[in-house]
Amino acid sequence: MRPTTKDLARVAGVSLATVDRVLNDRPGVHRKTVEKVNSAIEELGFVRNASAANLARGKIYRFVFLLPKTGDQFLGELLYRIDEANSAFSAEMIHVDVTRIPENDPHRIAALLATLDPETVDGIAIMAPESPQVRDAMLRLEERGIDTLSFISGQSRTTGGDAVGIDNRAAGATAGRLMGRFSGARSGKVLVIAETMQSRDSLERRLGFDQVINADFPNLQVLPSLETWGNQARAEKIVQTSFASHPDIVGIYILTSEARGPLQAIATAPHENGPVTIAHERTPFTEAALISGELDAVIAQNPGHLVRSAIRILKARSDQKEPLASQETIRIEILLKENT
Amino acid sequence: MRPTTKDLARVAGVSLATVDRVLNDRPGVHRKTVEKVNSAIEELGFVRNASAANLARGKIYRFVFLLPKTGDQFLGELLYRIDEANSAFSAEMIHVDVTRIPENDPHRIAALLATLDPETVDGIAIMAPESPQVRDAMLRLEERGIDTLSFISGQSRTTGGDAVGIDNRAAGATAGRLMGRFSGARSGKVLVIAETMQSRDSLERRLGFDQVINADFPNLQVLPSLETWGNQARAEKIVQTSFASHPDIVGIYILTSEARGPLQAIATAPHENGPVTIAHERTPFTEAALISGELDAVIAQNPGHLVRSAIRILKARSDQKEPLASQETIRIEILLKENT
DNA sequence: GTTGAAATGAGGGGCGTACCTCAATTAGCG
DNA sequence: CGCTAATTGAGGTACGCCCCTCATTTCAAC
Repeated sequence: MRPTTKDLARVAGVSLATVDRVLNDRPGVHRKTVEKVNSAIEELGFVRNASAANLARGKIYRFVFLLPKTGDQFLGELLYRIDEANSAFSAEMIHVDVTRIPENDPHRIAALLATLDPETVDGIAIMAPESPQVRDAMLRLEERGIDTLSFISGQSRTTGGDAVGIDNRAAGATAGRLMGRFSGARSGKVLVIAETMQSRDSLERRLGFDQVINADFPNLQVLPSLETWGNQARAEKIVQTSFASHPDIVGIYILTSEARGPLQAIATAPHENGPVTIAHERTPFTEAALISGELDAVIAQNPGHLVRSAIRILKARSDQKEPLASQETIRIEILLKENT
Repeated sequence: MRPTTKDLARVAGVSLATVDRVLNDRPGVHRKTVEKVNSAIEELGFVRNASAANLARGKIYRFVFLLPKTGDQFLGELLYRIDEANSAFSAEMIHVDVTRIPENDPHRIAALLATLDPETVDGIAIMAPESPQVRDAMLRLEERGIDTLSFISGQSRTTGGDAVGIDNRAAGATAGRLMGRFSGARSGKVLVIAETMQSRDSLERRLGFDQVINADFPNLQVLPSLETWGNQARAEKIVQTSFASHPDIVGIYILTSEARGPLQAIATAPHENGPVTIAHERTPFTEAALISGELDAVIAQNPGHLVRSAIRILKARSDQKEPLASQETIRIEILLKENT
C-alpha cells in the first residue's frame, strides 16, 4: 500500500491539517513542524497522488498553440498531431486549443497575447518569428501567470522560458556533414535554397551548414542562398538560372520546411551529375521523394514529439514540477530511404 | 465545465447506476438503454475522468522489466531510464520493477514467468532472445491475465502481443546505405563484427545491410561476420587477422550493441585507408567515438523512449485502451558528430 | 392475470487530496 | 501573570467515479 497523507500525519506526529499546510505551502507552520513532516515524507517515500490532488482541485489544464495562418505540409502535420494529442490527453484533463495568426504580423500576435486571460488559459506555445514585440508580450504573459513556450521557430533562447524545437545550427551542420560525405570525392558547387533568409532559423541552419563544409570539405563550394519567397514560378526561374551558370553543381540543400516547390523546380530544370539533395522535415512529399530517390536525406524533427513535448512542459510548469529533460529533447533526425 | 456522469445520466434519461453499468460493461442493461447512454456520451463529448476513476478503483499499475543479467553500457542506460521513469510516473500510480536473468537460459526465464501472480503484476516487458520456451510462457501469462511485451530484442512479431523496439532489418539496411554513401567511390571490403550471430537481431541487421550493399554498392564486398563472443582478446585477434589478410578494407560495421571491444581492437590493429566505421547504440563510449572521429555514424534507438514506450503500452493494455501508435514507434536514429 | 426474470433506480460508502472554518493550545512579550 | 499572536488540531465538504445493496418497475411467457 502506498503511504497517504494520513500515514504522513501519523508518522510526523501532527494532524492532517498540518500535513496539508506543509504539502501545499500554506503559511502559519512552524519551521520545526515543516521539518518533521518533510522527514516523514522522506522516511515513507511519500509521493502525492496526482490524480487525487487534481480531482480535489478541480484542475483542468488549458493550453493554446499559436501557429501561423498559412503554412505547408509540415504545419498540417503539426495540426494533426495537436488534434491527436487533444484526444489522447483529454482523460487527463488537458485541453488544447489552436489559434492561428499571420506569422509576419508581430503586432497582432502581441495584441492577441495581451488579451489572454489567466482564468481561461494556463499556458501557450508560440510558433512565431523572433520579434521584440512578441518577446515582450511573452514576458508580460509570464508576469500575469500564463506560462509561455517558444515552439519550433522562436524567440532567442535567452528569454528564460523554455523552448521546444531543435538547434537549427546543429541541424544545418548535420546537413552539411551528410552533404560532404554523400558527395564523396567530387568537387563542385552546392546550391542552397530557402523560402527566405530573413528568419533566424534559416540563418542558423545556413551557418551550421557552412561551418562543416568549410572546415571539412574544401572540395565543395556553397553558393549564396537562393530565396523562393514561396513563389513557384520564381523558384523554377532561380533554380534554372543556377544550373545554367554553374554546370558543376554536386549538391542541393533545401533549407525551407516546404521542400516541394524547390524539388519540383529541380526536377523540371535540366541538370546532370545527380546532385546530392537534402531537405528538411518529413512530410508526405519528402517521404515519397526519399523513396523515389529524388531526395538523398531529410533532416527532420518529429512533429508528434514536438507537440506532446510542448504540452508536457506546459503541464509540468503548471504543476511547478521539472519536466523530464531527457524526454523533452527534440532529436535532429536523419531520414534515409531505409529508416523512413 | 466538463460533462460528468451526472450529466450523462440526465441527458440519457437514466440513473447514475445505469450510467455506471454501461461505462463499466456491467451486465444486466438493455441494449436500447446502452444505446441511449452511448448517444448521450457522443452528444456531450463525455470523456471519463481517468484520475477519478483510478482513484476510486484504487488502481495501481505494477510492471516488471525482465532484463539480461549481464550487459553492456546500453543495458546500463536502460536501467537508468527505468529508474528515471519509475520516479516520474510514481505520481500516476505506476510502479516499475526490474528482474534480471541470464539471457541464455530460456528455461529459467520461462520458470520465472510462470511464477508471476496477476495479483502482484499487471504487465511485463521481456528482453530475451527468441526461444519457444519464452514464447510459450508469454502466451500462458496472457491467458492468466498478465500483459506481456517483447522488449527490444524479442520473440517473433507474430506472437500477437506488441513489441517495443526497432525493425532490425531496416536498421541494418540504414547502416548499409550509410556505409555505401560514406565510402564514396572507393572499392574494397567491408568488415562486419558481431558479438555473436546466433541472435535473430544480428541476423536481421546483417540481412538488411547486405541487401542494400548488394543492390546499390557493387564496389563493396561484405566479408563474413566475425564473432567476438564478448571476448576482448579474441576480438583483437580476429580484427588483426582480417586487416592482415584484407589490405583493402574500406568499411567496418559493428553489429553488436557494445561497440567498445571491437573499436578498441580496431584502434590497436594496424590498418590504413581510414575505413568508414559504423556501430549501434548510443553509449558514452560511442558518443565519444563519434566526436573524436573514430566512428562515422551510429545507428541508435532511444533508450528512454524504449522504456517509456513499453510502460505506456502496458498501461494502455491494462486500461483496455489503444496506445497512441505514432508515439510508440521507435525511430531508427542516425547519429553523426553533429547531431549527437 | 400471475409469475419470475430482467432491467432500472435510489442511495451509500469510499478512494486520496484540497480547502475551509472554528476551536484549542502554545509561545512570546511586556 | 496576562495578553496577543502564532501555531496546531478537529472536522466537514467537495471532486468524479467505482462498486455494492436493496427496492422497485418493466417485460415476457404462461
